[in-house]
Amino acid sequence: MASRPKATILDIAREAGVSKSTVSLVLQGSGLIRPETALKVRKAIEDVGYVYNRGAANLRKAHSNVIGMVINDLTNPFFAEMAVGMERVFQSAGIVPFIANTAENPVRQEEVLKSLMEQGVAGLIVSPARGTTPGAFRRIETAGLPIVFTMRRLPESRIPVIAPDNHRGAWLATAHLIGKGHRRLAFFGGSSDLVVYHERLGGFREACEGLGIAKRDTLVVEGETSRKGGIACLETALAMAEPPTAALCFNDAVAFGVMLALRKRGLEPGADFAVVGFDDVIEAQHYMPALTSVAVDSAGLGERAAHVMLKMIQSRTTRAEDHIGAVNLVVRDSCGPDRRAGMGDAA
Amino acid sequence: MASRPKATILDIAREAGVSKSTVSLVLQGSGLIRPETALKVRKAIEDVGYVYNRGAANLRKAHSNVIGMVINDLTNPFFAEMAVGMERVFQSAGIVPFIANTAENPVRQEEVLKSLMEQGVAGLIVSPARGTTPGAFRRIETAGLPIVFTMRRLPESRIPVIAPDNHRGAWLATAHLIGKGHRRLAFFGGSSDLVVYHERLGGFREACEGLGIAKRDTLVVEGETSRKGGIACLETALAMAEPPTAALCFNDAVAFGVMLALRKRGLEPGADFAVVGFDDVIEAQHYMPALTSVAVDSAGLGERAAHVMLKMIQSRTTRAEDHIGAVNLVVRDSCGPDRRAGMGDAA
DNA sequence: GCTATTAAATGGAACGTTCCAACAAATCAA
DNA sequence: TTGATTTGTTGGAACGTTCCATTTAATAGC
Repeated sequence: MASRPKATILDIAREAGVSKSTVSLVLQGSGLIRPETALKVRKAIEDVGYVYNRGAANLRKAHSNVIGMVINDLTNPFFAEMAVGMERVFQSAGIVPFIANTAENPVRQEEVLKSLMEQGVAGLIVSPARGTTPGAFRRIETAGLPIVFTMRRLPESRIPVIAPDNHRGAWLATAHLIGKGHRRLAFFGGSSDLVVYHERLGGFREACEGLGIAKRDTLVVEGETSRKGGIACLETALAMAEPPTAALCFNDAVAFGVMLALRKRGLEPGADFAVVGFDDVIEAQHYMPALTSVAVDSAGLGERAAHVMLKMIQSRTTRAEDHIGAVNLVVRDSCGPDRRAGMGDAA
Repeated sequence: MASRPKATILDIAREAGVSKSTVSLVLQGSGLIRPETALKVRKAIEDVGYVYNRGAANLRKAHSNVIGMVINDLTNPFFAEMAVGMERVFQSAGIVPFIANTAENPVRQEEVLKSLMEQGVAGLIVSPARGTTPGAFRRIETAGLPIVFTMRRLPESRIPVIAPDNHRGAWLATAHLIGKGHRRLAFFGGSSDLVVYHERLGGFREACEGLGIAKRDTLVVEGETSRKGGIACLETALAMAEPPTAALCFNDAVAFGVMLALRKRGLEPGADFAVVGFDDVIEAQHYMPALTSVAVDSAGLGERAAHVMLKMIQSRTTRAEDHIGAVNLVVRDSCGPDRRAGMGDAA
């Protein structure tokens, strides 16, 4: 029971009556060893309860078989889905991904990255925390460790990014709302220190402009990217003199918050106020009413990120191309036509 | 750019004009070093872009500062919440938790555990995958590594478990349904290869018996512990000659599925059929109608598990007491009275 | 029978840290 | 002055692997 001194390959060697080199070869599945010898060694390994020491091995070998996955918000189901996609790919490549959560805290992120590097990971897949300073990854870059960003990009970094087509997604969603006859539109949630925010907001603005909505008929309310943030956004919007009749939300969490707040005020999401989300998390289809949302294929993005990482590791490079994932609008029940508008179509 | 040979403490030593031992001392924050020397060394560390090699260090030091967290289903928000609770505790203890997902797959679990051990973790917090064989942890136990189970326990294992009071939770929920006048009750979801299942089902059965519901008026439908499973359970139940009027669900996911299926049949959850969930995930309060559920304080359980682990590591023991977390029923809108029953109270 | 060739196994030198015992220099006690 | 003590610093031996160069044993070619 009491933790006796750990067995090493020398213990195995003694037990099996061979040299440590032979044991090492067996451990690595080398074909140079006679099958009978290998069998004998494997038996000894079992007998002494040996645990391979990867730290010692990495001292000589170039790189390990673990990659780090740093996620800014594990409680967002979106990231969990993405993580699962990555794991599928890595598993079949014999790589074990270790996940660490930063809870959107740059200081925590720093610690986590440091720890992962010290552990000797072969690569890093990161969804950076909000407020990450541009220099946060310099150290890792100069160490020559492959990194890829997912979902979020940093202002002036040349690290490859795997992300959905935020601009187009927002454009599609906005066009859908305008097509339903809405003429006073809002963009809810998110904050301007995120690059993604500007991408999505950009799509929203471009659609409005291109489809004849005047800038004074659009409303932008920043807020937390959570249910709570959504609730706050709606309150702010409805307090205006001429409130909007529809909103594109930064993500589904915000959209859920908005729908909640509508209900609390006795308004019916969809009928009285149109809501579109972004991400299309699984919950979206199960809400009442089911949420219209921009599907980004989170698991697919995760897989893509994993593939890019594998390729970077194999080719020992630290560069790769960005990958912008296709999006598509999934129309459900959360946005009906503008009831206050005349029945005639566009202006 | 190209990954130049990694800097070691010897490089630092050369750069700073001291010995490697001095550098090592500085890295460990020893007070034995003259402040000016320490400063000089720290500057050199910065200059050469040094990354500490924990693998090499662990070769001499007894144990590392990382613990592994093995979770059976990362996409269940419940586990994400629990993980966040653990992280809070570990962070303040200077320990970095690495999370790995097994996706309810015992083979994957084996791989993940192996990898974590090879990495030299100081301890393991595990929520075992369904179908884990009793011997799966023997190796780890004989290695003298502290393990804690969360949420689930293995049939004949003496590994400490941190879990909610499943029996009492189920009892409370069932009593609530009976108090509302329901006389034909169902237990939905889960499967009998989980110990938790028997605990919860046991609470349900005991409440029924104790409060005068005949066994023939109860219905137990096993099923997946997901929305899909919940849908299937309800279909099965409503196909019976005398269907139940209320159900306790194995967890919230199942409950959401049941509510969904009710709606699809034009029945209103709460009014036409009472539903209680288990776990009280965040979504529960946001559903329509808001779900009555047994709150288990997931983050609290996570914190507790982390504390137990810390204590085990400190006292270098592999034993600890189980911890059964308090539960309480959160009554919301998903279970009204039995409309088919007479107005008179209990039999 | 002898040398080449192949197959199987091995010793020893790394790898980057920690930690102990030892040392040098300065301060103190006598 | 000598010896003891304190303060800062240092070399060297581990730690558990991998991998190269080498040895030994067995087989083939002539």
